Amino acid sequence: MATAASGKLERSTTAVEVARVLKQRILAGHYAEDQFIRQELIAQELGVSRIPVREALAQLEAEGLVVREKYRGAVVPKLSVTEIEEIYALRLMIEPYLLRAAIANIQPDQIAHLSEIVRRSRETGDMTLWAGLNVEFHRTLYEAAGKPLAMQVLDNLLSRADRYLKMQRFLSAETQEESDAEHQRILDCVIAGDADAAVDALCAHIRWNATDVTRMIGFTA
Amino acid sequence: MATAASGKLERSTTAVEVARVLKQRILAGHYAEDQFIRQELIAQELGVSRIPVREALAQLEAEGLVVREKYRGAVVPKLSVTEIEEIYALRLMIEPYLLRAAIANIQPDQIAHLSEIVRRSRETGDMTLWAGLNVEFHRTLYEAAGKPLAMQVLDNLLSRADRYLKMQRFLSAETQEESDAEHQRILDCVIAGDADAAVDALCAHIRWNATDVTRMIGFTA
DNA sequence: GCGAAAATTTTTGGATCCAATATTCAATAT
DNA sequence: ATATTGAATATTGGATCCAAAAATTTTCGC
Repeated sequence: MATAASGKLERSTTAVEVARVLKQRILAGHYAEDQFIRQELIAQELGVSRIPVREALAQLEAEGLVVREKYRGAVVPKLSVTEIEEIYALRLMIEPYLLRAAIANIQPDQIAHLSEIVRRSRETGDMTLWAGLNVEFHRTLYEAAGKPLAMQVLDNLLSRADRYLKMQRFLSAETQEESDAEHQRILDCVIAGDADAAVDALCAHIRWNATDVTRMIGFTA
Repeated sequence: MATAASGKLERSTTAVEVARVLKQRILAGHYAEDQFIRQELIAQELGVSRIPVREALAQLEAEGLVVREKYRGAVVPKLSVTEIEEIYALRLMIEPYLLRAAIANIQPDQIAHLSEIVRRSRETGDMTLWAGLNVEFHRTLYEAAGKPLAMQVLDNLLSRADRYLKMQRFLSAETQEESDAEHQRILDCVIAGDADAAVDALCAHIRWNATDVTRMIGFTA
């Protein structure tokens, strides 16, 4: 029976919780690139000791979201053009792999779920909500693939990419519409079971995204 | 001036050191799949407190080398056929990417280094030394690519694969010869600057490796 | 004797305390 | 005035101690 509904019963140690919060903050651009993340400060803010904070930072370092130097502290690494190029190059390898596997395995209820996401995505005007639906679309789609390792690798890439995407938030609303349309296109191909066309649409989607971000980087960095 | 020669002066916090040792042990198959890695035991064995051990385990979990359950402990996750399939599928995407970039950037002295590695690899009879030269070959080759992120992702994949490879240690000596020959083939293509041929040779190398391992898994798991 | 409930033991997670190192700031010499 | 050196401060890393939860053993009832 366990905890009522289902899923996983009470997870998360405080260290994991701290890591979650820190990750959110980092991806939201809360910390400047040269700013040290002070353990004591975080500990006080969250009402815990420094131990779980340190463990959280260790995790985040393994994920590449911070860099720690001995006796100096943890900082968010600088954004770099090479990194973003690598992120998108890797996405262009991994996502087609996941998409093909997903198309081979996907179930009707999952397709319905995807349609629902796209519909809501189209309707909403809220940028953060839209962003959430955006990742949910990809996550739902790829989970049908049954490739947990590739999924984990991709998750890490998307986490890193998020730091760059946040700068993109200010971009046009047509960006949003265009993205929704591409999602719809991909979904249509999935429903039709046309893997090649789906991959084409997906890659176009990613590439378009990539040029958008790199253009943005070019302005600032 | 600092510490004599050069490079980085005394790195590594004890937590990192512990992580290194644990990683070695895990990859060497020191811990059974259902066996809990007890913090206190590790701490005593290495003469440190449990704190750095915990931090090390947190890092290793982020790398996917252990799984931790709240208040239960850390275990090495089970080997799975799906994981090994994913690993090799991902390697077949990432390594060609790195190889092409490496060929575009590689310098004469790096090529010389690679030749040296292959030569030594051919000569040695020691299996562990050979394994070391094996990874050094790939590492040296890909470092020329100047793609740190892809390199990091690949490193993680190779770490995971190592757990499967160790079972392969008992395989024939002709495995070793064949592998050396393939390295030589790849190196020849690199020298000739023929990226397509190099990638073909590399993929053949990886695929051959994959079938070898999956065959092995089939026997045991 | 066997099963269930309770107590003991073990082990992890977190907090507090101490040591090691880096940073900052003041004093001093040139 | 400026650079250099040394003391004071701040901050991280590690050790010891305590609490929470799981595993194990013991005890009690039948």
